[in-house]
Amino acid sequence: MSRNPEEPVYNRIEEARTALGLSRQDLADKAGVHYQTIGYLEREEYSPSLVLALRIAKSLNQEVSQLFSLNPFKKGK
Amino acid sequence: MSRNPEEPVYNRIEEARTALGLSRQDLADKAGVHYQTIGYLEREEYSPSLVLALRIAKSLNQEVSQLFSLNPFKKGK
DNA sequence: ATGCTATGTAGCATTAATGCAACATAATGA
DNA sequence: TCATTATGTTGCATTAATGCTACATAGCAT
Repeated sequence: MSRNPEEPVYNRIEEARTALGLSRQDLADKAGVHYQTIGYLEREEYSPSLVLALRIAKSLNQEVSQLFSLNPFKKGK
Repeated sequence: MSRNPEEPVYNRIEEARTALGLSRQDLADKAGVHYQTIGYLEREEYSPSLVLALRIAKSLNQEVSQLFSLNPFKKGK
């Protein structure tokens, strides 16, 4: 969280986004955020708010737990 | 999100917490946050970061989607 | 060559999330 | 009665998340 910056959140946004053939701008539009915010998240420069995570999950037709995790994702799905 | 304050997140933290017989302090300890932060969340005065949501879900043995939603929860489960 | 799209980087401003302290109240139990 | 526990309320300080602007690069199509 904000007060525990050494606690990252891993995500599969880019994987899920490209699987749907969406650009960052496309996803940003769907989620209602700036396109660069998607970039920051994909590069894991910071972790999203819960609201944004829920919106992104919805935009990508995924469960939050499928897209975001406190532990690194295993390779290849 | 931060930039969309008119977009609340609904949650069932209190419901799930009391079902486990935990006080707010207990849950706060498990999730590693201040006990008043749990209070703010239960009263839906603000929505948590994704990291905190994931930690709370883990502490309560629930899926994020079972605890948090962009839409109001129906009554009784 | 020119333009367009997608992406990365950097910087700045704003605001929400969180920590923390102090105080109040109600319930419970010794 | 007194102490403890759980909860609510207010206020203040800090920082991360987000928006936004500008610029750079690479690829692709015309």
